[in-house]
Parts: sequence; C-alpha cells; structure tokens
Amino acid sequence: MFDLKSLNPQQRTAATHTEGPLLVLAGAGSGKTKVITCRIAHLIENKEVPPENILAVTFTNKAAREMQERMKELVGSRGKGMTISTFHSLGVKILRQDIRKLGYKKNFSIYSTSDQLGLIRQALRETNDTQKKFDPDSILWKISGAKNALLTPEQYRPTGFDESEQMAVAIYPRYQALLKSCNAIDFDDLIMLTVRLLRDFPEVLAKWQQQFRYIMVDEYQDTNPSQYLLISMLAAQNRNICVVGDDDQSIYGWRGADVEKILNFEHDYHGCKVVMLEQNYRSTGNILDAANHVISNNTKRKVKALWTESGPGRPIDLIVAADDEEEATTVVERIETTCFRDKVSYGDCAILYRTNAQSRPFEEQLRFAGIPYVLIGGMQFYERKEVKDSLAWLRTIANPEDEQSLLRIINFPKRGIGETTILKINQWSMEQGIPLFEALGRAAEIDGITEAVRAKVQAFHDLLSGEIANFAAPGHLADKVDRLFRKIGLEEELYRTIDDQATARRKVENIEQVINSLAGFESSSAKATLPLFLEKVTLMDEDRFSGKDKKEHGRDAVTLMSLHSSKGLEFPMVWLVGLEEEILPHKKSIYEDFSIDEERRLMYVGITRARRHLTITRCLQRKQYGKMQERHPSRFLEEIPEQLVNLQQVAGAQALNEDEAEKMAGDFFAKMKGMLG
DNA sequence: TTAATGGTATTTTTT
DNA sequence: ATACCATTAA
Repeated sequence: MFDLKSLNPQQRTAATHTEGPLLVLAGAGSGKTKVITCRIAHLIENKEVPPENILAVTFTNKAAREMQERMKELVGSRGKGMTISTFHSLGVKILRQDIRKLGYKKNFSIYSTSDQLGLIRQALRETNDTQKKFDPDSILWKISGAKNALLTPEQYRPTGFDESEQMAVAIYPRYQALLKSCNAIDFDDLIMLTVRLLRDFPEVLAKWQQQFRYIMVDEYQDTNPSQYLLISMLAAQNRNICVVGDDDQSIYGWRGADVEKILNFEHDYHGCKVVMLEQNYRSTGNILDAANHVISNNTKRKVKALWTESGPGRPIDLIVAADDEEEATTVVERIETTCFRDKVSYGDCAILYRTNAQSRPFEEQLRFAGIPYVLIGGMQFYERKEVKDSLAWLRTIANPEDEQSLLRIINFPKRGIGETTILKINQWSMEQGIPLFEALGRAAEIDGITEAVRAKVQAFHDLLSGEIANFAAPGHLADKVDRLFRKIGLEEELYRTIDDQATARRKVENIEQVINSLAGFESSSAKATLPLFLEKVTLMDEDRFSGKDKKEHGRDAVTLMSLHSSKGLEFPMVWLVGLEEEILPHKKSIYEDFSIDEERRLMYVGITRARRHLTITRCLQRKQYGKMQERHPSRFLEEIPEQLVNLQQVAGAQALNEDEAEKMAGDFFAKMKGMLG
C-alpha cells in the first residue's frame, strides 16, 4: 500500500501536483523514485486515472524493471496497463502500429551495432575508396550522433575538415537506404523514426497524446535532442508532464544528452512548478560528505546542498592492491566476511566499475568462492557468435529481407556456398534490383555459377522458404526452432568445427538457452510472435519473461555492473573498484574529449549508490592487453577529505611497495658508489 | 572452397 | 590474451 504521509513536504508537493508541467530537481538519494512511484499511485488510487493513460520513461532496462517492481508493491494489479519502459521500447511500441506509413513493413528487424557495422562496411566498399582506410566504428559513431541530433541524410553537413566526418556525411544516405532495403531500423531510428511518424501524421500523434495523458520522465538530464522532441510532442496536448533529474548525475553526454534541457525546462513550459529535493535519505554522513566534496570540483552546475539527518557512519575504506587479481580476491574476501559477520546478505552488495571489461577477475573470484552473483549489462550473452548465428536464422525467417542475417546463415552451417558465390549472387541481386532472398532461388540465371554450386544454393533457398511457411503456420515456436536447428545440424557443426569439445559443448548449451528463453517467452505471453521475441532480445528487455532469470534476480546474489547501469539504484554495501587514472577518469576523456566533469559525475554517482558502507579500491599494477602495466591513483581520490578515509594496503601491495623502496635504496647506493668511485 | 597462418587492434559508458 | 581480419596454402 502507498501512503502520502510517508513523504516529506517537498516530496508530497511533487507527488500530488498532477496537473500541468512539473520539474523535480532531485539530488542523489533524495527519494526521487519514491516520488515518481507515489505520484503514479496517487494518480491511480486517488485521481482515478486509468493506468493506460500513464507513461513513465526511463533510460535503462534496469531502471524500468526497478520501477515496475516498486509499482507492483504499491498498487499491485491495479497498475496493470500503464506503460513503464525505456525510450527505445516506447519507440518500438509506437512504430509497430504505424510504421507502414513510413514505408517499412511491420515485421521490421532491429539492427544492433554489429549489423549496423555490416551495413557501414558495405557502404564503404561501394565508395570504391581504396586509398583511405576508414574506421567503420567511427563512421557509425558519427552517423549515430547525427541521428541523435535528428539530422536527416539531407540535413547532415560536415562541420570541419575531418575526413572521416566527411565520409560519414557521404555514406549516411546510402546507409539509411540499405537499412530500408533490409526492412530494418537501428537503435537511433527507434527514436528518430518515431519522431518523424508523430510529426508527419497528426492522427497518429493525436492517438498517442490521447493515450498518454500523464507523462513522467526519469533522469531527464540524460535526454538527448531526439528523445526530448519525442517527449515534448507527446506532452504538447495535455501538458501533464513531470520530469525528474539531477544535473550532477548527467552521464550520457557522449550519447548526445544535453544538460541544458533540464535547465531550460522552466523556459519550455511556462507556469511550470519546480520542486527541489535536497534531503538525502540514503547514505550515511561520511559517504554524503565525500560525494559533496568530489562534485564540488565541477564548476558548471546548479549548486545544491544535500544534507542528511543520519550520523556519520563508518569511514570509507580505501584499499590499495598489488594488481587486479589481488583487487578481486580482496573484495571477494571482504564480501564474504561482511556477509558472515555483519549478517549482511549477498544481495546487499554491489561491485561497480567504469568499464565492463573490469568485471572478469571479480567474476572468477566470486565463482571460485562459490558466491552467487548477477552480472548486469555487458551484452555478454547475445554478443556470442553462436548465439548471433542461431538468432540470425530466426531473424531471417521473421524478416527475409533482413540481408545481414541472411548473409550470416547462407553458409552456416557450412554447406559449400563460399565467399565468391555469395559475392556473385549479391552483385547480381543488386544489379537486377532483386532482393537477395529471391535471387537465391534464381541462381540459374546468374553467370559463372557452376551447376553443383547452383544446386546447393537452390537447396538452401528451398529449405528457407519451407521454414518461412512452417513458421507462419500456427504452432509452438520453441518446438519449431528446436526441430529446425536439428534439421540443419547446428550442434554437429559446432562439435565439428571447434577443436576443444568443452568449448563446443558450452556453445551448444548457449543455443539451448536461446530456445529455452523463447519457450519462456511463449508461456508468459499470449501473443508471442517471432518478431516480438527478437525485439525483446535485441533491446535486452528479455529477463522479464525468462523464468530462469527471474529466479536469478530473486536470488540472494552480489551485483556486478558498470557505473552507468548503477544510476538510480542503491545498495547497503558498495565496492567502487579500479579508481585509477585512465580508468576513472577514463583515458578517452583525459586525452581526447574535455569531459573530465562527466567522469567526475560518474564518480559521484558511484559514491552515492552506497547506503551504509563504501569501499574504494585501486591497484598498483593491472594486466592490460596481456601485459602488466603500472597504474596511478585517480585524481578523484584526492578530492575526498582524508579524515573520511581509512587507508589499507593489502599484503601484495605492501610487498610491492617494499620492493620499490629497496630498488630505490639500491639505486641510491649505486649512485653514491658512482660519486665516490 | 576451406583451413591455416600471421598480423593487428582491442577497452568507455546504453539501447 | 584474444578476437578478428587478410593473405596464403591445400
């Protein structure tokens, strides 16, 4: 049950101000999520707003899930029908209904980075520019940036003499055309095309404006221009828009987020109500003190005065370890003893890091110690080759125009259709303007294809056509997939092509997990279709239906995640690891961009996740690219007042330091000798 | 057409 | 350390 009396006066003002625009500037731990959830509960329970009319948008799946859970606690099934989703899921929801108006088919594929890169490479190949080798990643990055700024291929212009930017400008139109010919849209299109749909089709806009009469946006400081426009269009009619955010926690500048948006909100919405939340309910005094000191080093910010009624609590532990392995063992040991001695549960503990690559040693040590853990984000599972290959089969069946997927499976499992043949067919299909899939069935018409190869291509085409028909018929999807994978000999292929049979077995299990996850989706959703399943998988929005994952979530496990995914969450015990120069702040921000402030905000986000105790770690050495490398302490460590910190060196680090001292002494003696002799 | 070899880049962060 | 290429041998 929810109770408005549990809110402080400012929070209550925000929760009950339901009509008209509202800006909530909420410091870390000031009960932001509580305000949003209570506000929704208030709308449903006291204002009798139908849940269908409520929209709450977040940035990450994790945050969306968290909010859904909290809503369930507050209003139970009475909240059924409201939309709590990420920006991207909202985009799909709107596009699925009316994307035909933009010339795409309803069964469109959603392309993630690797598919996008495939198209970029193709477009680059077509330019026949053999002189320069352009980096597809940076081209894609620039096109993505243009899309986030809502620039169409016609509007995108180079800003300078940067050659790779000029190339991005040159191939953006082709890239977009390729996407369309594949009946595919990329992550950025999920927002950009939605905006276009709402802008060009007033009746569509009116429909959604009517549906979403009350809109809430969490982490508003992270809104980029396209997301901003999407929200303003939806809210334009009713103007019941509530945005919540904190400029000190703006950490998506690299994705085009613009802090100005939150600072300008009052300007955008005249007569808007502003509420400041400055009392922190989350952390102990020491933790909050440290956070305040660190963030005060940023100059361009709305100064807030976060305060707490709680006592100072324990000091912050700073651990110096010899290397990344010792860092991991020490953290895991501490987690073990804390959970044993202080009756803290594993679920109360989180390990936070700047880059996903840092999770490895911690995973190893946790597994070694037999401690359950959940790894958030990192894309590990669906990025695996065997998973992508098997999903490509499903994607091709769901959308035969999806050429990136088709090209992936045309010779997987190996069926003797090699690169040259594929090239010929691809070229012919482009010249004739015939879709690749159809071209496969007409291989006889293509010059230079031998009869033997033609038969193989024909067989593949027939197999695929049969499967497309098969999947279109009613029936249990997971069963069909299982039968399909057996038929094409997926398992055998893996055992055959991989030398290490243990690795092959792992990969086979991963593929089985894909089928399981599809089965789970089918059993939980009445209208489970292939495109819908693939959509969930691509948006990584899937663990809401997968039974297995649900259990893992409920399980008492240590959480491992990046600082970015940790925003909006809190844990009694936090380990903030890898506090070294070139990690936090990250190398890229030191040498290339000017976003040290954003790195500092990340640090601030990390510190403020902790409720009762914070441990910060750093290493003297770290293994990078397979080589041990010397590390230096992060500049942010100096920004935490000494008296809040309890410094501890781990055995290995001490030994290393003594070695260092000895070496220095040795050098000294050598020097003396030299001077004397 | 496939397998093997050697060279290179790879590590922000999310959807 | 390793995944991903490009080139070359079979």
